[in-house]
Amino acid sequence: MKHRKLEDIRKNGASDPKNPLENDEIYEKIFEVIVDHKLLPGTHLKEEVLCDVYNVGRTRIRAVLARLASDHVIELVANRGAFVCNPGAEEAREVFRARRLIEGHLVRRAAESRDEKLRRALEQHIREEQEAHDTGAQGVVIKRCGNFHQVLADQAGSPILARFLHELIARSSLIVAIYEERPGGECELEEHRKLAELVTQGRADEAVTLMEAHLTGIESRLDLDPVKKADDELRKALSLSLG
Amino acid sequence: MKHRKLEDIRKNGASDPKNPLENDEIYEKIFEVIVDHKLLPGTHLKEEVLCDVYNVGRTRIRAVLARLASDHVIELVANRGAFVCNPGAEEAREVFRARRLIEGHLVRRAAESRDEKLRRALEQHIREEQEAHDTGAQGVVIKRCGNFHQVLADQAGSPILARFLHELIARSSLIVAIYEERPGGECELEEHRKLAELVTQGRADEAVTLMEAHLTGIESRLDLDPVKKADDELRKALSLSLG
DNA sequence: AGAAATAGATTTGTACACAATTATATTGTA
DNA sequence: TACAATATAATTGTGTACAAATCTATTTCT
Repeated sequence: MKHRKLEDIRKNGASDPKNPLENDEIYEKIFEVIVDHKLLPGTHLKEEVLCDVYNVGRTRIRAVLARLASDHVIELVANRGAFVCNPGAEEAREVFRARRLIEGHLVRRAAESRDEKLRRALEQHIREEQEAHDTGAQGVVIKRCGNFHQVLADQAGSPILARFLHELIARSSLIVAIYEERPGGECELEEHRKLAELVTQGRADEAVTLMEAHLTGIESRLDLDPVKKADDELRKALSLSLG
Repeated sequence: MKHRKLEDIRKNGASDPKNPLENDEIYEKIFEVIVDHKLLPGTHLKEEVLCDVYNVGRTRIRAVLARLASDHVIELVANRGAFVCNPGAEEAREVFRARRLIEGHLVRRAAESRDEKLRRALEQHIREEQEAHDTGAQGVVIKRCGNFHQVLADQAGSPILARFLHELIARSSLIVAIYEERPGGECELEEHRKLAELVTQGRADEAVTLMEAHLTGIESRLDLDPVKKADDELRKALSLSLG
């Protein structure tokens, strides 16, 4: 993953001066850039730079930043501005604990609903995930995998919890990008497929168990021990300066 | 409960022109007015009126309104402005379902932590609740009772879930104010006391069970059947026009 | 040299003006 | 009167100017 300067994000989302973007689109673009970890945690999101990139005034950028802050993907500091969040290990653990709780509940509801629309949505998603995997584009695979959980949640008939989860998934993406020790993208596809199967078959208890294990598995592939983490970074930095 | 016009809210929160309020204070004041159901659901919160009341420009009012919208106590409609939310029966049920899930989890964590600070916070709160009850001020009692859940949540060591719950509690207050069939303020104090006791004694399972029953009890005292609700309102309106 | 003070540049905070949109009142017509 | 079209008013949406705060570079003092 190559980090870029805020100015370079232009390449992603620069807008035609004649056709200014909607607030929602600006929000989505910045959201993606942050959640995909294209900016280092702590990066200062200067308002004027964002104004240039998206060809809008500061008023609208500020509204977008406020929304991103309510998602906890950026932090708003008084008189200093907006910064990409840098979630700590403890926070990371709580995010996954909260996800186990909420997704456990949602997956049970989904499994017990036996809804036809749900079945089709899951099948469609798994197909797309498989396609992305076959194509081999690493970035797309990760994005699709992250999406599975949201698709499932949106079909569980609990919009409030699904919205809470949306925030948690965004924060998870940041966390995984920061703390990932070894990539585990391969096995996720298989687990998602199995999860979808259990849900569509209405095997609620098994689905809940697998979901919790799945999330715990993702968490366990992270390097959340602060001491070890610091060591690893030092090691990496030194080997980099040698090469 | 006497509903007031938006203009009259001045009495609550009008500010000295010399000492303008902070954004947070404005947020808190409007939040309270809405959650305490001093404005009918659907009331249009006009920006200019709020500017007059709090002696600030529209920019700051808009930031506050955006925040209230993210709490789902007001709704922001494009080009039409901000309106007090009018949660439907289905939404009300989901709020309580989510609360059972999250508060069940939090109360277990609290009970298992056996923290001294937690014990003191709960004792302090119960004392205050009792005092409010003895004084007899109905409004204060309701406010204190609503606070119990937040105090407990804040002590459970899960700030993310505690924040989710904060939104749910706010929405619950609005819901209770709208749908309350018969006031159940009396028994709440006793249940809170028992809940605090179970938590401080570390009896987690019992605490979780009681919490879920407590929340279900509150929900069951609401009139969430849409047909029945409509009937009741008609009945009330007619009897009013007779007297 | 190192710390403290200062001046200038940068960046955020807020009010306000004007544009765009929506709501309300008026008029015209059958 | 009822309804449609139009004009007017009220309200929200957005850019921008200026104030306030923060950061950075330079100078000054010990």
